[in-house]
Amino acid sequence: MPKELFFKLDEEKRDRVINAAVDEFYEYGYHKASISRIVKRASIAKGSFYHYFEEKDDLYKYLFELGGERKIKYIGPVLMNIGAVDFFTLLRDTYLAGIRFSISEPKFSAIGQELVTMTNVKIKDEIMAENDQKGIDFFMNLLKMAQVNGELRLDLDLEFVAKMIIAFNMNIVDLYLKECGEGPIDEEESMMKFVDKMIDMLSLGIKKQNNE
Amino acid sequence: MPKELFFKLDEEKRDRVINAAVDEFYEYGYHKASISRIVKRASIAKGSFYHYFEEKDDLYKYLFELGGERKIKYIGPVLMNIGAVDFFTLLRDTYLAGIRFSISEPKFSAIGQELVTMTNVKIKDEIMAENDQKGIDFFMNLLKMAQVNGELRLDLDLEFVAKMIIAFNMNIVDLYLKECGEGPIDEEESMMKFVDKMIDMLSLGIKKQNNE
Amino acid sequence: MPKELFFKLDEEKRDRVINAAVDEFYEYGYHKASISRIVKRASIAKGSFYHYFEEKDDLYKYLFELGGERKIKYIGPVLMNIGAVDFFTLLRDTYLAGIRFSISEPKFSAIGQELVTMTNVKIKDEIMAENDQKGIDFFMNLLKMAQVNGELRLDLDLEFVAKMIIAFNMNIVDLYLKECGEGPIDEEESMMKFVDKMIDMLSLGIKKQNNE
Amino acid sequence: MPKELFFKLDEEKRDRVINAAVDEFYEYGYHKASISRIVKRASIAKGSFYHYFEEKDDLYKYLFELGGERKIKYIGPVLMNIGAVDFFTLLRDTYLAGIRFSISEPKFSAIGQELVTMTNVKIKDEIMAENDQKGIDFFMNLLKMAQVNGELRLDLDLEFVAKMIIAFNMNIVDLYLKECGEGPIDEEESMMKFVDKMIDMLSLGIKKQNNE
DNA sequence: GATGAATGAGCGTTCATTCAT
DNA sequence: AATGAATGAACGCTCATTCAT
Repeated sequence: MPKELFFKLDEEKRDRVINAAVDEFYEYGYHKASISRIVKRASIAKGSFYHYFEEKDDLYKYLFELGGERKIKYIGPVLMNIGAVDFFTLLRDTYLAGIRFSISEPKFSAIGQELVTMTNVKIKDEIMAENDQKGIDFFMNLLKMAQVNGELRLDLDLEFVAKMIIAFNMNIVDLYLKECGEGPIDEEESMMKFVDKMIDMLSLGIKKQNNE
Repeated sequence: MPKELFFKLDEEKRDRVINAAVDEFYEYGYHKASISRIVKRASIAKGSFYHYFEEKDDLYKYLFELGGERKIKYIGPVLMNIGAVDFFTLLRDTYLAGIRFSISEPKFSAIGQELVTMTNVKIKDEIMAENDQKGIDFFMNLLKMAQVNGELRLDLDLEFVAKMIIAFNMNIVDLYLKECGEGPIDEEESMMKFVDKMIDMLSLGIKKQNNE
Repeated sequence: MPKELFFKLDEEKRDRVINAAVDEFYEYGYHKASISRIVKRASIAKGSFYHYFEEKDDLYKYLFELGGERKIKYIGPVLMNIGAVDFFTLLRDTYLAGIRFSISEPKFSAIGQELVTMTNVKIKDEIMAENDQKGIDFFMNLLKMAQVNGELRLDLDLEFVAKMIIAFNMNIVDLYLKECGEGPIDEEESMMKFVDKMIDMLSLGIKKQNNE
Repeated sequence: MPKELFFKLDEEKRDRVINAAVDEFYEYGYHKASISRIVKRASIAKGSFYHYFEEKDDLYKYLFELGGERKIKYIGPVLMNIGAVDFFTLLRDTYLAGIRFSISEPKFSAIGQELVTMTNVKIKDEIMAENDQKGIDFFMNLLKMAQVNGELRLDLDLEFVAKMIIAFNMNIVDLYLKECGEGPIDEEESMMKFVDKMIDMLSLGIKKQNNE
């Protein structure tokens, strides 16, 4: 966590630092991101940086947290509907929210992605320790509820499915962004089509059923 | 690509270089891997390295290619069965082959995973440019054939499904290895159960059907 | 010397600063002691520090002076006996007092020791300039008196002996503390034995005399 | 220890590095000595330094060792006389050799002195661990022999005396150099007078004997 | 063709000191 | 008088790459 001082900074400066850091980590990745460049980008003194943060990792963890907070702005409202809408609608809205977050905060999103896929790095375990399990537990609960409501097959390994749903969430964001690399990125309609295909596949499978 | 000279090396030396590089990239990741350590591991001179390879990235790309070749040793045989077995069996065997590759070549596998998830790194685009499309095309063909054979729903966006299948392949390897972090890694049986759950989900979906 | 303001501080705060400084210089030594840590330890503002002291060295010199004052509390009473007890008893008590000071004020003692042994440091000469000669003069006077009283050989170079006595004082403290590193540090008895060996050596020498 | 490469350097360059380091450590002391300045003084690249030495401490330890070797050139010949001359002559010659070393290698001498008196520094213990005890053992053996030969009092605590002799050695060097700060430094005669006073004090003590 | 010493820019971090509030 | 944020030079150290032998 940043030191107290960082939060006492006037917002303009704090934002300058955050933006500089986000840009840098986005552009260079965790390993090659450089404090020197960050302070230059933010127009603060090198020494100041170390008044705000314990060390490089401290900043990185903070960005991750910030990213989480921003993501919640997108996903939180969806979760308010738990119980009010059916499971697949909820899942669809969650996926949609994820994509929307990634579109409007592409740098935070990319930084998060990198972390998820980093290997052999101390900081990953430090950050992931709790966060990982949380997500799995959340979706397992959701799945269990849906099962009880008769929305899901009863012969599922819920933990497995939960993990897959999370993994798919990443895939879908990833793929959608790639897709859009070739076109306009903010079409609500295309986004929905995309997610619907995913939900359709996940809910019904791709196998031709006898009764079709 | 390595320079000509590299391929003129006697095999033992070439292998030493490759193994050293694989170990280094596996252990430190793309960004932190160090040429100095690689040449030390390989017991060659620093200068020699630059006779064999243009630069660090050159080596990295070569490793990726090598990894691909080794993976084909596992997946290739499965593909011989195209036409002889049904689609889902084929898919299942492909996934199984992927896991087996990752278990017996964990370092190549990890290096590949890292690349896939790297962001904003020049080298990624250079490598991915062609390779990506190849895989997509391959699975699209497979899917088309399965559709024709009446194994798959007709209302699928095959390109989308192909991309998902590829993404799921990565997920499944990843998850299986994580799972096995907690247990023995080479149980054929557990591997199959794992993959079957995936195939089941992908083929039938998770939604409760009326006729259940 | 500290600035006026420092002495106008209420005692509690002044002590906090002093203790913080003593702790810091003891722990890190002159070169590595950090103002930042000192002000943190003392819970004062960095700016305040520079209101109290000209600079780092200023504080250091002051600590040295303080240490001298505290040492006098131990040695002063001994010197009251000048004329009342014989020279070697006086010397013995001086040495004992030195050890006692070092035991009860180990940090001041260590800081002083470090200074004595510092080389090529501007501050050392600044501090030592006057203090050194004072001690030499004092012991020369003592020695002269003892000579007059027939306690000492007449063929001694008193300045040389005075310097040696001072040097030995440091040695003895140093050695005693090292010795005690291996045992309890506060045994009056062992301390006396230790000093007596020193006095014995200094007074009679180690050479076998004919009349033994 | 320096890396192999350092010893393969042509002598001129190696000497440049050693001299630069000696000058730097002499001038700034262990803590403030700077690699940047050393490489500048030696006109080598920063990177080269780290090809020659593991780290700063590595260089420092090496200098200490070098100093030891040079000192042996002075003290070694004296020790050849063990058994051939009486104890006090031997001791006198040892002290003289120590002074001569310090006069002709004042920087090495000063660096060694600093180490002896450093506190709370990891490197000290690393270097001192063995060296300390060696010296004590050496003098204890010498003392024991002298006792057997009837040269020394029999009621001495030999370990204590050995430690004192070593401590005195440092004092004497220190004091002589200070003394000479005020005059020419290389007068053989004055040096001998100085040491003789020390030996006289140590052998006979300063107390007036009855038979005088 | 092989070698490995040399390079120097760049890294993350610490520090004593200044100065606006 | 007190504050503590800001500064930026300097630190020890690493690195990919070059090039003379």
